[in-house]
Amino acid sequence: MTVGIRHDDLRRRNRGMVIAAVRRDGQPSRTEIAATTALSHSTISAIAADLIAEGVLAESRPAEVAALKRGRPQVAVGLNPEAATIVAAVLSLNSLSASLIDYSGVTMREERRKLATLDLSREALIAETIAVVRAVVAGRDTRRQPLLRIVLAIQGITDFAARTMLWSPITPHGDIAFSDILQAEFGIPVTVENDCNMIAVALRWRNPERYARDFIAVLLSHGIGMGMVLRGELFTGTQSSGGEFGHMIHRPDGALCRCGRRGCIEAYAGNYAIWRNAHGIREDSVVADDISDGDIQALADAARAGDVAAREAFRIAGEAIGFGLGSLFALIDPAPVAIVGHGALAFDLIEGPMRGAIARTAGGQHSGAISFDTVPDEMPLIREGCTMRALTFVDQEIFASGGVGRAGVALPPSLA
Amino acid sequence: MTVGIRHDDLRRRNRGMVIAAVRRDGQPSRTEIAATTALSHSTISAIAADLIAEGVLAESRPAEVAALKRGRPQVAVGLNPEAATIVAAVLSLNSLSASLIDYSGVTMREERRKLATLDLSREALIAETIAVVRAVVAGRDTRRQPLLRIVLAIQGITDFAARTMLWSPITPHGDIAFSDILQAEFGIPVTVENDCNMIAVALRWRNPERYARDFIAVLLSHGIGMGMVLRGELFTGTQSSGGEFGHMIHRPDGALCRCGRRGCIEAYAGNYAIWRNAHGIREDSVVADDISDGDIQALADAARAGDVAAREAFRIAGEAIGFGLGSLFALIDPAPVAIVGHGALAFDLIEGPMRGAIARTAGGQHSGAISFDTVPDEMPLIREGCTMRALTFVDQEIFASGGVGRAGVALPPSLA
DNA sequence: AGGCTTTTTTTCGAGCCTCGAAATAATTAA
DNA sequence: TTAATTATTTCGAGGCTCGAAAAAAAGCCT
Repeated sequence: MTVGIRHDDLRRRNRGMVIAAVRRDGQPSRTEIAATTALSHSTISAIAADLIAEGVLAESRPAEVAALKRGRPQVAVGLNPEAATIVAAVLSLNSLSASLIDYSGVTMREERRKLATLDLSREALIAETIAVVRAVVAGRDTRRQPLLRIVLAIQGITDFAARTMLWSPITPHGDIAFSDILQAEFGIPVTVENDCNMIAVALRWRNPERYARDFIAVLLSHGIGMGMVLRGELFTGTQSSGGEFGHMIHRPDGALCRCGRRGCIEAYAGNYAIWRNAHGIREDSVVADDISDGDIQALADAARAGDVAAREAFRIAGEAIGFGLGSLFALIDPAPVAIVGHGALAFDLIEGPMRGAIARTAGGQHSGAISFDTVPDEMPLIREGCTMRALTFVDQEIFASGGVGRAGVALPPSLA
Repeated sequence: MTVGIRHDDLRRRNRGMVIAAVRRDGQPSRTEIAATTALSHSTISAIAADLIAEGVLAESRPAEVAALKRGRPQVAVGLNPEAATIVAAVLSLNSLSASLIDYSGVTMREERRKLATLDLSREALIAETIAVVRAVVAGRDTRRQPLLRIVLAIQGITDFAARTMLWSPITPHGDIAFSDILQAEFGIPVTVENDCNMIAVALRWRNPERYARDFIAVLLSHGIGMGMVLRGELFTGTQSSGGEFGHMIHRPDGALCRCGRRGCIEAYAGNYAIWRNAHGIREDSVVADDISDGDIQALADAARAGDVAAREAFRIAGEAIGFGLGSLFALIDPAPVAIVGHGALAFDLIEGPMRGAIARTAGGQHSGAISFDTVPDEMPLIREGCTMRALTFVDQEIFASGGVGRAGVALPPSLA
């Protein structure tokens, strides 16, 4: 069943730990790495020497602000930007973008395109995706900075192996094996990730203090998404990307949801639901798919100006989210929550009813203590999450194994 | 942050792996252990020799049915029953029991007591618990079979460290630090675990095929409990024993729950709720705490005989559980479910409405494929779960480290 | 300026651990 | 009785981490 630890695993893991420490801390000295990993100085010295010889890390003696301390100054090691490149691509409603990122995490080039995703054929959507990646990787020096990984974030559901987009609201076509398609095209490993999961990943890199072992990111947009980190690990479903918070049931057999079922949280708190309620449209009618962020912004302004119907629509949305979080908290205990996406701009209208609902649930015993953070613009987070996802893959799955490559030469992707 | 792997960890982990393989497989040969752990024969040989010398394992050459194969016969190794003992104790409504178990998992002695837990003072409850453990460990040969671990299962909520019973329906007293109390009394490590979590642990040992990486155990009794295994690990809350499925919200601001809040699943599917609905009592009235399993049995019989109100009460219960599972499945994807406890005897009345509700949720896309199992008597499961919890602790936290003890002498508990 | 102190990093030998190959052990088949 | 077969142990090689000592690279002090 569970597999024993072999002798060579040990080195691999400790190399991975060193790389992770450098990526986290930026420019740590060997001594600092030894402290954070609890490995001995000798071991760190040996591993660091190997990694530098392989071109993964590089010494950077920028003297810094120059520590005015007594003894031999620490010499900082950092990630060698030229060790690799990765592509972080994001496919969302009517928009497709890709970024080429170097190994240290710096964006080298970026491509963004508007396209009518809902109207595109399956083939056209795939072709556009390939094209935008091709555009961003074109013309770089393939010898010195090999492309080692592509991560594509999508709105919607992926399979557990992160290889196939099972379903997405941005296109009528499902079961698109982006992973295999891009892999065939570019010859390197590719994963397809849920956008909310990438948001969670990014939040942790941005603010590891607040978003540490357990937290939740809720994306309020046309639909409702969620990314969760529990026990320090991204929590996904057992067979899919999971975390379909928006489709937990708020009111059994209640309002009609975009997914065709009834009573989902999204059917009360998604943009279209808020619009439907604010305009007094029946709960069981289908609403056009093109309620824009601007429409919601206008509704929020109306609500703030005293429009009763609009105010009530946001109240209903807040309550739905609150009861949903309360049910979730009953299972996993309360955790910090980030409200991400355009909906965060109406958080002032939502927060009260939401906290009120949470307080009426089992998870709400300390509802006053649950802290919410808002990040209105989700796209940078999604890009960052993809970037870190791809880079840590390279760190752990390629460079941690190391060994085979000559000095300065990255491993062929086939080893990944 | 994350800590590097040292050289000695390696041995400890591989020893743990060998012990685990023996506990799982019963009487494997060294060759079989090598196969399941993917370690080399030499390594297994060395580790097995150590463990046998330490008295943890023992060769058992019972010839068995004697394999009629050609070469040298395999020699089976098994757990040495005399390596240790543990106590598995269960505190539930009006009942307290403790079992003394040897290292191979065989029950040596058992004590069961009836007591009116709701009426006992905090001190009396603690005293009774200590007494029942003392009774069961009394008079054994402490030299040869050291007592290394006590696990106490309770109905209710514990803290994350499994040291304190935070709240329980069986007593008005909360925040009882059973762990510290028993530890002070018996001088060995003690944990306090939620009963439903122990049920989940036990199910996995009983049927590892069906209850493998991901599954759910729902306890239907006076209240509604849940134990969940995700990714092969018991899933608990981040700060408590978690999994308070019964207090997810079924209908916002709905029926009055025993917890004082409104609309919890339990307020529709707990014994008291079924009784309340069957008797046409208002949803917001408090029901006596002493609805017995017999009362529910009688209601179930009435429902089967055509009593409309009773039938409707079970329908409501099934629907509440179904929507709850559906919401849960939206987050984690469907998984096998075991319905445990007396309520399983009315599963025929519950199943239809429950499946109907699940089918109307996002998790229900394949609701027909979700399989349910029923186990009416939960007590044996809880005992088994505690037992395995305690034994695997001894396996991994005490014997896997090994080393210090002389041959045949178990380690002192202080090392735990 | 030159020696001294302090701190960081590298070097070196010791001690474990796992592995593969070879040796040994315990049976059955012929 | 011998050969064949399978299981287990033994043995030497190769890796890895560790602690201690050495080397390196400063600042401090007279």
